[in-house]
Amino acid sequence: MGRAQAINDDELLKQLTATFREVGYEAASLSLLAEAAGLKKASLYHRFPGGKEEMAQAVLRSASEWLDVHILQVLEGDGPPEERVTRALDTLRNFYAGGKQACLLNMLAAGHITRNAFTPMITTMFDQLILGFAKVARDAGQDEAQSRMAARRAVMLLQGSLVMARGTGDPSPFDEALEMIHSSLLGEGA
Amino acid sequence: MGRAQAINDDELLKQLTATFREVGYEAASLSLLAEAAGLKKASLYHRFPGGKEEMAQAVLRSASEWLDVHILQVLEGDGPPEERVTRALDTLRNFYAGGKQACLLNMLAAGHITRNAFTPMITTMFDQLILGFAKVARDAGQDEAQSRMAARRAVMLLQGSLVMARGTGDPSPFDEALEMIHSSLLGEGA
DNA sequence: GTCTATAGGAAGATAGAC
DNA sequence: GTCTATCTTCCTATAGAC
Repeated sequence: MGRAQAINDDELLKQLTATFREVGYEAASLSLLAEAAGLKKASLYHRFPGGKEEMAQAVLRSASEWLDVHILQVLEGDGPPEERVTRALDTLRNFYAGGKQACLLNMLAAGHITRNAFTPMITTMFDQLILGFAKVARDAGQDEAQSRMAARRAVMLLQGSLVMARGTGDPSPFDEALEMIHSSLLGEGA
Repeated sequence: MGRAQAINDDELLKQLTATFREVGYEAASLSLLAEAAGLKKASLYHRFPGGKEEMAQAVLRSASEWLDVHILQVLEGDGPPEERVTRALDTLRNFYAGGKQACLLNMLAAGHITRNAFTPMITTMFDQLILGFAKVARDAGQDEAQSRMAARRAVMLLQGSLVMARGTGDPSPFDEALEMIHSSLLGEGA
């Protein structure tokens, strides 16, 4: 083997993720990505021969794993539903920095390459999150139809509040959304 | 004066808007915009000396006028609240092609130039839409706090459902969102 | 007002030394 | 595995003819 890695895979993915989330797929130039990673462009190509698209795919895959471990397993666990919801939403609040950071799924769904390349994984992640929310809503006593609806509404509120937060520069819609999601999933007045 | 306009201002703005909505600000290259307009790049610069950013600003301004005429004036009109909501949501359904077309505000809020350039107008448009929704919710009998909350939730659902629709390629979340917004604004079970 | 032509630079991507 | 150097393509933007 040659020289040692200047940055390990986990840390590298973390920096690439941050860049994609900040500026979106198109604006994330290789120069920008390389700078974030502390590497030169050619080194990035060594790690990801497929270029930017492969980087985005890897970032998406790691985000999917994060979702599974930190959100889905919590939502579908076996504690009291209220506790599971609270824990998952707290994790999301932290992950999105209280509304100050955008969602990767939205930022990768813009552009021209997108329409075909990222749709399958994005779809899967949305579907899984909906299933997780629906599970905890059912466990909280809501019927099948109500749970399904509350879960889909929760994802809409999450994404919509992040769009508002980013568009206006005011993160407060995100906190409001988390409250609405909490009530909606637990069947309190919605 | 020289040669006649090959495309009038309204039609030109319409085509530029469509391109920005389809691919977002960064991916909307001058070549793509020129092709959509049926003009050469140099001709676009003649109409918009400030280049792409000025085009986006003009597109945003025209969208703001459209919002005022077709949505705000309907929401704040003086017919029965239920009728106003139905009319406004039908117009939105048509405008977003049932969830198949993205929202300009979201597509322009990505990228690197954005953060400073478009935020003021985007913020204004979100605020106005919220005020319009809140007005009709109040007229439907909800109190001030409920109306304000329902209005903000409506915008979140609108944006979030469009993000889901675009990310997954399935427009159905948008129709669900319109139904939720209808109920929420009129104070039916939410 | 639109066009052709082109400048000047940044983009994605590769070759090959170390 | 990382680097410097380079290639090609596409980008934004301008000059100037008609």
